[in-house]
Amino acid sequence: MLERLADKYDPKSIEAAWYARWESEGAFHAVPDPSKAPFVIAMPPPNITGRAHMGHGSTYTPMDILTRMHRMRGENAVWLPGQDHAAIATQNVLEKELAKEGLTRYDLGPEKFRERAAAWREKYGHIIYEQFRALGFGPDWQRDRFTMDAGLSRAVTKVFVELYREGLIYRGLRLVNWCPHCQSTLSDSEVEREDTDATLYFVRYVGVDGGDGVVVATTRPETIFADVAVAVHPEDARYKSLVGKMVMRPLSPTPIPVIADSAVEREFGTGALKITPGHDQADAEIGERHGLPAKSAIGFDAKMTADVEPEFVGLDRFDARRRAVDVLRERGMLEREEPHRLAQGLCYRCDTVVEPLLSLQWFVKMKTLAAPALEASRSGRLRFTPQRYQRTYEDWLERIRDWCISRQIWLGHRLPVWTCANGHISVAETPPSACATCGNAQLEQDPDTLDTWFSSALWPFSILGWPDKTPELAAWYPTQLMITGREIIFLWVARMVMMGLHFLDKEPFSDVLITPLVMDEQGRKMSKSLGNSLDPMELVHEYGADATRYGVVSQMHAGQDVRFSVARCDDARKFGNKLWQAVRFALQTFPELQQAAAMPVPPVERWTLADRWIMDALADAIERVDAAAATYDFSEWSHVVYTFVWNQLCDVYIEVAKDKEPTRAPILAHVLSCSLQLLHPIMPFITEELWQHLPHTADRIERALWPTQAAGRRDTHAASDMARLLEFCKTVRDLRAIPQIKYRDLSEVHVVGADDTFAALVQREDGIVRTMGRAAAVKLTQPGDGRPPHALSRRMGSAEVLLPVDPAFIEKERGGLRKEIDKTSDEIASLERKLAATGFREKAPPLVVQKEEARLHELREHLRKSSERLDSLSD
RNA sequence: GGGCGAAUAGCUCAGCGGUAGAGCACUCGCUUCACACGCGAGGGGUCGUAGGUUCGAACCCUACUUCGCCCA
Repeated sequence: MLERLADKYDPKSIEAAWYARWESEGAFHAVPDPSKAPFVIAMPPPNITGRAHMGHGSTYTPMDILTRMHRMRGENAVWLPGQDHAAIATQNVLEKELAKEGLTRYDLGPEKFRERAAAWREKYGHIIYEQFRALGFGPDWQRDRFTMDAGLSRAVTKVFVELYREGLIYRGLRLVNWCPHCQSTLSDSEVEREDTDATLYFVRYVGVDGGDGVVVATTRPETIFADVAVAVHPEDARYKSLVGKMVMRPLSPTPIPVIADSAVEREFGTGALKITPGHDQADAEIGERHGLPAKSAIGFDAKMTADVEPEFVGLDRFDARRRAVDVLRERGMLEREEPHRLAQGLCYRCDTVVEPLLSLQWFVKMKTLAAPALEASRSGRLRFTPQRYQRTYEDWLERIRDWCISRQIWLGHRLPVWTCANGHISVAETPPSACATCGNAQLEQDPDTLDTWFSSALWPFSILGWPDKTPELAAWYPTQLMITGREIIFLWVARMVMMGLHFLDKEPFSDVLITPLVMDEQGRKMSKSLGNSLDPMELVHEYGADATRYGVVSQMHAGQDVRFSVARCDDARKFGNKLWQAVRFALQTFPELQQAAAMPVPPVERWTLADRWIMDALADAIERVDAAAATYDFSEWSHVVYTFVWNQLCDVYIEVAKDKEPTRAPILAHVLSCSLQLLHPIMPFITEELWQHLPHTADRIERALWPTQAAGRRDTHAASDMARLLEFCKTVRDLRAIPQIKYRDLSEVHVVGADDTFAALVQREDGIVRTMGRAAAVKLTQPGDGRPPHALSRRMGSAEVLLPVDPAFIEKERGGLRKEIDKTSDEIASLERKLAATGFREKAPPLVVQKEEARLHELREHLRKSSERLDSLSD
């Protein structure tokens, strides 16, 4: 037996209990079932170091909502969870911990460090999962995966080896993005750009022939040591005569050539560019075209190498910059300096300024893999919502560059690469016993690890057991939907598509939903440095998980970024209470509902107008929720349920149901139950709790089938009759507000000139008129009949509604009428202008002309009657 | 520098060719037996600016301004 429903809605008292029950019942667990349509979402694996933030709110809540809804539709719905080892992030966290003990990772060595990482994960790795539970997220926890698991690691190794054998993975000496803090390479996608204030230095490179030479603008004078040329645009008249000549490098003075290359921007600086292929990507490309060598002046420790002037050796790169400026100035080579905005490259994990460095690394050849991924979206097999992100995705794939995948991080998947004593390389899925080239048995595994995103790229199939042919892989690959943020379209989405197509011949999902960015209320991105981040756990604590979810989702308008307003969560909690009170009303007013057995809806013939109306409104709400869900319009979904429950069910039907007609109890229970179902995916806890208190057959709300439109009933007749009746009641309430008549007092109301159907409606539905309009004894009269001596009036279509009042209020009536007359006159004038405008009658659709004319007629009539009435009051 | 998006009531946003809407905030009134986390009534907008298309523009087109995001 259930306890009596509490007086007020209190999220804390229900949420944790329901979550525990669902999880222990296996409510989120699914097994492959060929008899049902699959609905599968692979969860973007949060980092083990991660904590829930608003991004999870906006991205994971929709996943949970859609999974729950598809399960309610009877599909084999499953949300597959897992975590990412997030090598760089985890390493940074651990290093910070070590620093507190006065240690570095080098004090431990790779083995001990990895042990420590495993222990750390054991202790803290699942905090984010607990946060997900608090938010009500229901993935299939029994299928939790971790990127470093044996199975997933096997997939990683297999993919590496196969791509290597196909020639799609290679090792090469190339300029890479180096993070001196992480002591590792980064892929292009892992470098973040940030506009920074910098200085542009104008430095003279004098001619070897004793001429003036050329002035070069640079932000990085410390790299002059590694300059190999000066480049100008081939059509730049200023420098034509210099091309082919030699100029003197102003630091470590050496003659270097002036070359011509069309990649040089003539407008930038002086139009002459120093070429440093060892420390700049664009320079590296120019250098390659001209067969120039690449020199390094900065090492992996971000300090100057031995290859510079003696006083610079070993200096930090930023100290070296300051010193270089001084030295150039002393030598008279610094012409001037200018402030300059620079898009500086920063490590996306630690914000250190990235140093482009020459290094021997492993790369994936991307062009071959990108082509099918591009075709997938061009052919429409892969769809983006909002659609505009399709172009973002395609543009990137078109301009794609090779992917540097080797990292010098200690955590992560080791490269399946072994080097023998003779320097030969062997690549194999299992550790080889001898070198593949020379048979040498002294093999050492490459110390490098793989980019975390390499394993993430395999996620949609590695979590299903690939390369084994598991039932899960057969049933659940491809998945249906990927939901993620736009910042990882390149880092992740595109790479999953490439890998999925290459290894399984199918896109890993057909739909990609890009969720909005959640900003603060002033429209600023939430960031640690601004301190404007919101903690979803605090929202859960304050408003409950249901209200937090509703608050987030109700602000997610299609394709629009969100300025998150915490007040929406409070609104959502109030909405929860409203729903709670509605159910409480039903149970109190109709004790027969307190039995748990289902209660059938009575046959249509017995329905009253209000019954027919609410069932029509329900059918409409169901249709609109379905449409919203199909287009991922979560704000619309939440809004539809809100207005239906509040404005139709509570404001009207419940008021009417106070008459306790025999159809009320079963219909109220039915409509409430359907409302709970429509809301369940968004607010799972409160809806489950209330469901239990109402008559029900399914033991859990999620096991009752999702309401189809047949759960309501279309009835346009009832809808329009009810609309007219409610308008009448509203008119009466307006009038009653003027003399501030007490709610409990019923009013006598006159209706002058009502047409027959309206008159019949008002008489037949006197119960609704009484509850909604607080009117009794409605007197229907014709224009010729006598009027009450003192009355307030309102027009309602062709009829006039009169409320007899104390003469003291007649002055208010006069004022009201004058205002009304002014307003109507203005409207008439503008309508007349419209109808008289050239071409309107000829070119506008006849229906529109007709409508406007009818309206004009009605307005004139309205004006005439109002004026008459004012006259009659004026004596 | 290139691309994308936004600008509508005090705030957050719907509306996207035919009489400007919601929630919150604000004003007035209300213990009305589900709910004061509430009920009833109200005030408030030349729909960023300037042009254009159209019988008709918040809505379509062009330019501009401001803000945001992504890429280089």
